[in-house]
Parts: sequence; C-alpha cells; structure tokens
Amino acid sequence: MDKKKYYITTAIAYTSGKPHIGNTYEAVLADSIARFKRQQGYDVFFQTGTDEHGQKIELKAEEAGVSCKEFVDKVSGEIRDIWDLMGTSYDKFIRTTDDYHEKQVQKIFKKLYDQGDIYKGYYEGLYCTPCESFFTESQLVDGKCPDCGRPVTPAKEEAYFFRMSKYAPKLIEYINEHPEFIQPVSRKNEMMNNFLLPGLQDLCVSRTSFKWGIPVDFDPKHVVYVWLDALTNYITGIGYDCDGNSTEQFEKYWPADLHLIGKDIIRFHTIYWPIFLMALGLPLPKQVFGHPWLLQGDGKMSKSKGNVLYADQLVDFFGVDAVRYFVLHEMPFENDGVITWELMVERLNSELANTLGNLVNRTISMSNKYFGGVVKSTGVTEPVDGELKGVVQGTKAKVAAKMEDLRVADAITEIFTLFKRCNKYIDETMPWALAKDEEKKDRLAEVLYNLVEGICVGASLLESFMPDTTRKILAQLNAPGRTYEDLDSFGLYPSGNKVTEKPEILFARLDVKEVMEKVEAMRAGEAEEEEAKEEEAPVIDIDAKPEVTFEDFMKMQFQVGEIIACEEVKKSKKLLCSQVKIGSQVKQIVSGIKSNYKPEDMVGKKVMVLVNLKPAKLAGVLSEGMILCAEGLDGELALMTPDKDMPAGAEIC
RNA sequence: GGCGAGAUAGCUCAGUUGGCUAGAGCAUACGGUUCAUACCCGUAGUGUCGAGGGUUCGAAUCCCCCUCUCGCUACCA
Repeated sequence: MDKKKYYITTAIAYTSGKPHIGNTYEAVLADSIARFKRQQGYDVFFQTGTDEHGQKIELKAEEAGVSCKEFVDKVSGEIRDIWDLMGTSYDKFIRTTDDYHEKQVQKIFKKLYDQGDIYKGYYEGLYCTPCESFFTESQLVDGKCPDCGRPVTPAKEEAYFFRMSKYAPKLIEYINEHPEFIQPVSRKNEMMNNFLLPGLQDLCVSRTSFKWGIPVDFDPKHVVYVWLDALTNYITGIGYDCDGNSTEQFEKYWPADLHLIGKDIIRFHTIYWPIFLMALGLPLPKQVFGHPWLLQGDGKMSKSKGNVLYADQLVDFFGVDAVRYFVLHEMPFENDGVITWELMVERLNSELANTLGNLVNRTISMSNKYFGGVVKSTGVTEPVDGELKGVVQGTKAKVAAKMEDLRVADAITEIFTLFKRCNKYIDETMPWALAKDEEKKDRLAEVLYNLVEGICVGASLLESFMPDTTRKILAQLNAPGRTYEDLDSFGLYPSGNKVTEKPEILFARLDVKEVMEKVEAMRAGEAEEEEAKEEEAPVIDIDAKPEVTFEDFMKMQFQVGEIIACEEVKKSKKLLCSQVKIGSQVKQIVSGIKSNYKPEDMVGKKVMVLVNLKPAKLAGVLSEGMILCAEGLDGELALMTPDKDMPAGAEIC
C-alpha cells in the first residue's frame, strides 16, 4: 500500500538580510512537523526557500556594490546555512531566481492574462520603496507607509491587475465549508469580516518601477510583482506546469497539506493564493497556519532597538537542540512567545539539564555501577512498574493527538511528562537501597531495565523536536532505533545490551550570571560596530520625487504658525487637533503626531505650516493646513521650528 | 469608528455543555533522598477567577454595564 503523502511548506524567506530567530523559528517549527509526519510513516515533502526579487533587493545590492544576483546568492546561502545549522530536514530549498520557477511564473502570468483574470490598467498611489507596496492615500499612517512608517512617494504606473472579485464568492464558500482551513480560527473571522465580506479589491500583479524581478514576457517593461512570484513557489517547486505537463511529483503532492506562515501574511495565503489557484484550476491547500511571533522581552525585535537575536548566536551559547527545544516549547499556539537569554538559561537548566540530562546520566551510571553496564530484564516486577509502563505506553498517543492539532509545544510537554515519571520511578524503587541487598539483585536489574526502556521510548518520541539529542541518548544506551508503531509497547530494549561506560553530559547547566556577562560583552562588540557604521552614514535616503518647477513651488504658501491650543482627537489614535495662529487668523489643523507630542507640549510652539492646503476632514474633524515635521528612522517626528524667534505669520520662503 | 479576542496564584497559562474544598508548570518555603549534572521526589500554600449589577438552588463559566489590554480593519493633508 502506498504511504500517505504530506506536503508542508514554510513561507520563503526574503533575501534582504540575515534572518533573526523569529524567522528561524518558522523553519524549525515546520521541520518538527515534517519529521513527526515522517516518523508516523507519511511520505513527506518539506519545502522551504528564499524570495529573492524586488526593489528593496535592487537597492541593497547597489548599496553593497554588487549585482542583484550576487547579492541574493550570498544572502540565500546564509539563510540556507542557518536552516542547515538548525537541522531542518527540508526536501527542497527553492529560490525564486531558479530558472524553472521564473519560466513557470511567466507562463502562469500569460495564461491568467489570456483567460482574462489579469488585465492591464494603471496604478495610481503612493509607494513605499522598502516595503515595495503601493498605498492609497487613505491607507497611509501620518502620511507615511502604514507598514514601516517611512515616507512614501506618489507614483503612477501602468500595471497589470488580477480580478479578485470574480472568485470571492467561491472562496467564501470554501472557507465556510472548511473551518480548519485557516488556523488559528480567530484569523478566519478577520479575513472574512475585513476583506471578503466587504468586497475584494483587485490586486496589482506587476511593476514597472524596478527591474529586479521576473519579466512579463509579452510586455517586458513589466516585472511580475511579489505575490504572484512568491506564492507560486509552492507549486513550481514540485514541478507544476500550467500547460499540463506537470511532473508526477506535483500530481502526487499537490495540494499542500500545510502552509506554515507568519501571522502577518495570513491574508495573502488565505485570500490571494487560493484565488490564484482557483484561476489555475488547481485544488486549494488543506490548511494554512499563521503562527505567532517570537518576541524579545522588550517588544518586537528590530535592528534599531539592538535586540535582535540570531539563531547562530544562540546556538553558540546553548547548542542546536536546546535552541530548537526553546523555540518549539516556549511558543504558545495563538499568542506571541517571548525569548530572552535569562529564559533560555532557565529552561535549559530545569528541563534539559535537570529533568532529561540528569535522568539519562543517573540511569546509565547506576547500570554501570551495579551491573557493569549490562541491562537485563529479569521479570521481577512489582505493582509500581505498571504505572510507569502505562505512562510510557500512553505517551505516543498523546503526542500524536497534540501534533494533529499542530500543538507542538504541548506535544513536547507530554514527552517530558514521561521523563519526569521516570525520575519519580527512581525515587519509588530506590535502586541504591536494592543494591545493598544481594537477594534483590534481580529486582534491581528489572528496575534499571524499565528505566532504560522508558527513556528509549521518550527519546525516540523526541526525535522530531531534538533529533541530535535522540541520537545521543540512544547511542549512550546502545539502543536500536525503533519504529513509530513500536513506541506504544514496552519491553523492546534488547535484554542483555550494554550501555556506554562513560555517560556524556547531554546538557550542561549554565550560570545565568556568566551567560549574561558574555552576552553583554558580545553586545558591546556589536554596539561598537554599529557606532562605527552610524558614524559613516547617519543619513536617510528617500525616493526622489519628480522635479517641480519654480512655479509649482511658488504655489505653496508656507508660514510660521503659533500653536495656541491643542487637544487630542478623541476618535483617533494618532491625531492631535491644533489651533494655529497665522498672522491675524487662526486655523485648525489636524496632524498625526500624537505618538511623538502631547497636546500640552504643543502649545506655544512656533511651527512651519503649509497654509494653503485644501481643507479636509480627518476623523470627522476639519483640518485647514499641514504642520510640517521631519521624520527619523524609527518614525520619530520633529516639528520644524524657526531658528530664531519669528512672529506668527512670517512667510517661509 | 467597525469586527473580534482577552483580563484567573509572584510569573506563563488551563479551566469542556454553569455543579462538589478553582487547577498545571515555573518561582518560593519546608520535608525526604543520595544513583545522578547542588540533582531528584514529596508537601505546603497564597487567588475578592478585572469592577459592578442581574438570572439561578448554585456562576470563573450565562446576561447587562463599566474599566483596561490586545489583534485585524477604517479614518489619519
């Protein structure tokens, strides 16, 4: 009988820089699921990879003074190295610059165009280069990119659009009929209420503003825009061909059983991607799981905060399996998880070193001390053995049930419950007491056999999550690997086998203080590097806007305004409403600066005002101008104030 | 502004259709043990279950209202 297939993917990582521990978490999570399914006997295909096109990469490459291809080759390689370091067992690492992918994307684009799903139009809007996104004015935050807070530039391009609305009813039906499709389910409501039910906008699927992308072959000044390029990796990677010459591999594995993605891109995977697939006449993936994020103690990781954790650093301190254990076990199913150095150390010490490592160590050392390492079942059982056996035999089913729901953290907890039970068993049976009585030698042997057997089962179940540790434990116990089917039986450890003479410490306890000192030292080194960098280039480059004529410029009237009153706009989160004295008149101006200025701080300030801007209502409040601000890297705002005291109304020219 | 989630032990959370003295892990305290990586095992707790009102024989659980937090979304010159 053919094995059941299981196709799992991660999102492909964007090659604009080194991935932090949060990105790495996704790969490890997918890996643990893939490994578990393999262990269960599924024919698993696990695909991951890198997303390598776009304007941001074009810019980064230019900055680095290399070609785009050289740039992405390097970064993609680094990402793959980290995935390898973490022991992710991917079957395929796709790159969106792979030639088969590029060719197929072109064919898909053409096909969708020919069948009328893609049409040519114009995109007018405001563009954020780093995010490579167009926004309507209404989407902007404080007039800035809603994603990154950086400035946007007006742009109009000829562009191709995908007719989303045509497929929306079918998608709504599909989602309603497949409640398990979007995980966690709370996300399903968000998608429905915010996008599908109010009506879907058409999606822009091409760009002319940059070159680093897959050219639209019948209209080469366009490149295919991110989602049609990136999302299709899930089918091109396993050999899809839209002319009907797909590989056997594709026929076998598609549709995907699970797309594992970050919660920030749920919308693209549960709306646009299914619709693309419908347009191609392909079945939809069975499940999309938007996992939560792994956060640093003091908020989301960001380079500017200097609190970014990288997988390789953590591995240097703790080892691969400890890091895998941490990210898999500390991450809740629905809420964001927290990672700090202190927490890492605590978990390592209490769970890995104390509970597991010490259990293996004490068991082996007793076997050596009492029986020269030979582990033998003598059949001298006592009632207390039954409870241990029950736990050992029952763990497999519990783990499987948790994994079925993608509750990886809970699955690991079940395995550790087994190890804790083993520790308790040692206390209950007191081998050291048995050892003092020659008549109880057979009982002692049986106790140690039961322990070794229990550990073997636990260690085997741990394989999906901490593969190296499993290998080490089984090697130290000189235990043969056992099949998944046998993980709920007890007594398969070959009686008479000899365990290692010198047990190796699996996880060494660490001292929090020492670790923190090392971390500080490392941080100091990084900070110096950062400082050196900052001294070199404390500048911000924004996209150049089209040239304006002097006449254009003269149309705008700038004056000094004095803020005489200011209050929060109640209905909004970011707006302040100021009364600004300009000459003898007073204008009401609303501005999105609440995050940086308090109303009381505003009063009395002299600011630069664009006076003749057409009035508009913001959050229902009339605004008759614009107060100008400079914006720093983190979205920090600074009001433009005159260098010397100037009367309200003075012209700025 | 719209939709949604949440507020439970010092910390992270579990509490199914309302029902016996509200739970787990970590941390704390005490006790036991010595095979082991100062480890393991046991015991003990502490909670106005966010505030207030209501339904009920009985509410952490259902209803109303309030406060706060969070997610998505809209508006944000």
